[in-house]
Amino acid sequence: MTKKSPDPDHRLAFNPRSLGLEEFSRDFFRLDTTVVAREIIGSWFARRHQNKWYAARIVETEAYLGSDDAAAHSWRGRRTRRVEPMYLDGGHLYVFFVYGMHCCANIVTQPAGIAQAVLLRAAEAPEGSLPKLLSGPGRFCAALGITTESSGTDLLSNGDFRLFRGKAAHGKIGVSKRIGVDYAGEAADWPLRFFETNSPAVSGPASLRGKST
DNA sequence: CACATGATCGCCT
DNA sequence: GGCGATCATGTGG
Repeated sequence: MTKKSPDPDHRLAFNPRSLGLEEFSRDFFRLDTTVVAREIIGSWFARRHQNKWYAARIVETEAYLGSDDAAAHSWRGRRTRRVEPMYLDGGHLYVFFVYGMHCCANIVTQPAGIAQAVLLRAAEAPEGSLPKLLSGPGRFCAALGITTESSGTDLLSNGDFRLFRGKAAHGKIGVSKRIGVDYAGEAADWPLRFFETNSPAVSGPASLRGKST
């Protein structure tokens, strides 16, 4: 049994389709994982629940590079029931449960069979000014009511989860090592975390907000 | 900011 | 049995 599905926070009620935003193509999610991680900064992650839409604007992501990445669940080709959705085609959802109380959501990248993904770490509410609501992967899932029962869902089959391209300019994008993977040897220092430098919703210590490109 | 701790449980060895 | 892609809270610098 997985966790029961809570309602999304009502303050996230929003339908990106009303803005005429476009969805990403399947091929986009098959691109290099670091490219996808960077490109989806500023995009809208949307979810339908009980016939209402909720959405948040992504401002922080991390790339997980599969079998060669000691920080990835699919390191060394590990293939268990939990990780299995990582092996799906790009554009699927991979959600896992950690620390006995939190869920983390990823978007799978690369063609089927290559288990890489982008962790969604932080986002902003449609109306803004709710800095902590979506700051951190656990809170992101909690606010949107995302649980492991949605792991394996396809974002590109007109379902309840979708990703829309952002319209406005993203601003500067910062880069740093990933958070919470210090056990991963040299992979722990790889610069695979991307974030919108001027967003108040970005998680993690200020010490990781220095560099930008 | 850095560091420490507790909560809480599915997953893997 | 141990630990984690976390968070909230508390301490100290």
